[in-house]
Amino acid sequence: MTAAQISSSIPPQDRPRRTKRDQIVRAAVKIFLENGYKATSMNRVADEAGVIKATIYSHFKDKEQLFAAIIEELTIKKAHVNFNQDLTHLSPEEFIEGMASIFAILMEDPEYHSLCRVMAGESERFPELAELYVKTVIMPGMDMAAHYFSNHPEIKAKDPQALAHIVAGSFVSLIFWQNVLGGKKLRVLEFARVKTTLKSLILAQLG
Amino acid sequence: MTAAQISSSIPPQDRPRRTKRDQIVRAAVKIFLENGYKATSMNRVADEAGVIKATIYSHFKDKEQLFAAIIEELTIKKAHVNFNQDLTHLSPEEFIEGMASIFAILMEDPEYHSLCRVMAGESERFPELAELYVKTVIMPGMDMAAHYFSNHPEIKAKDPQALAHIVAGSFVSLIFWQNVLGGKKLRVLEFARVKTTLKSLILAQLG
DNA sequence: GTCTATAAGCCGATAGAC
DNA sequence: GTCTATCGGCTTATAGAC
Repeated sequence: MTAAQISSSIPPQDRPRRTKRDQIVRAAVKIFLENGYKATSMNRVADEAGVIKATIYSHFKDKEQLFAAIIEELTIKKAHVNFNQDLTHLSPEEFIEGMASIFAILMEDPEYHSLCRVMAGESERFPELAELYVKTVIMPGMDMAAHYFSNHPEIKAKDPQALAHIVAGSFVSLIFWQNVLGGKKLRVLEFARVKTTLKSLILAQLG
Repeated sequence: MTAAQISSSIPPQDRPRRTKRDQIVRAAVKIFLENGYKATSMNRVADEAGVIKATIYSHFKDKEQLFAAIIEELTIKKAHVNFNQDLTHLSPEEFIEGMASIFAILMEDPEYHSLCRVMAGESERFPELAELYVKTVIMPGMDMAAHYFSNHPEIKAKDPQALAHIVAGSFVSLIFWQNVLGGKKLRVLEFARVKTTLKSLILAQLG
């Protein structure tokens, strides 16, 4: 039965909008992000996707390859959030605001929080995925910020890379303990307070 | 066969030094930290501990309880690293050095890196363990630093909590992307560079 | 407490029909 | 590509002997 036939035989609101491969990918994203690698079963993915298990194996060699495909896709998607902004022409204050706005999006993105959990949890079993994350998300982000600090001598940054890490790391670690570990249930530390404090530290360096 | 009998029947260098319960705990720490919750099998723990599986179930109700016991023990152990130091009487520069020396230990502690991986990876399945970590490691550390900044008005910290987060978060996020995710294979960012840059940011606030 | 043996079920993956 | 049916292996957990 073709996709077109399926589409015409079921109610429109439940009609799959894409190919079976996409149904599998969407389901796998959901289940792997919720449960991690080992606790995800191919049966569960198949159920969620509305296909039979053998169909998954006709599109993906094995469970590892499916997992890698999912995580790679998500990593690259999250990297694009960072790169759709060019901040080099901004004033120091605007630059910190721009950096903050990127991380503010991630702070409110449960999919990103799940990705962090899985990325950390599986970084020994799948070191090549952790490397991809470092290469496509962390390093370009840090390079962008370090480049900004290098080209703005009024911020007397002796070590632009280290300063870039401190700015990004302050935001990332906030997301981590507040949202990834769920610490905001115990104590809230508002994003804006970190941003404001960071801004005053950096702007105090100005000539 | 009693523990004493075992001790006298095997070579001294391989002689178990503690009770079977301790053998199980030691083995479980190793295997759970290496593989996470779901990928750890009770058979594997039993083999590593040198006991039979039923022995584990005579000491621990089930796999979840064993895992929780292991992670709780490790969390409390890591918290003690932080609390064996009192930094309140130090100068601002000495204080940053003191904070840095705590995180420098964790930066070189593979067991801590594994705990981070498991803690993040299992924080949805075992939210109570993540809460324990936040409560016993993160919050006391932040409170200690915030208390210092509050009591040292020469550091013009309008928001001591946020500043405490930035200092600790800069170190933690460094450990995370360099050692937990393995990013140092791709690019090294030395601990000392972050410490020095952080110090210059904070000390610039003085007087 | 510790052992042998095994229950009962789910796992990833595939063979073969269509 | 998609389905039915199933294989062999590994899982957590326990019953019963000692």
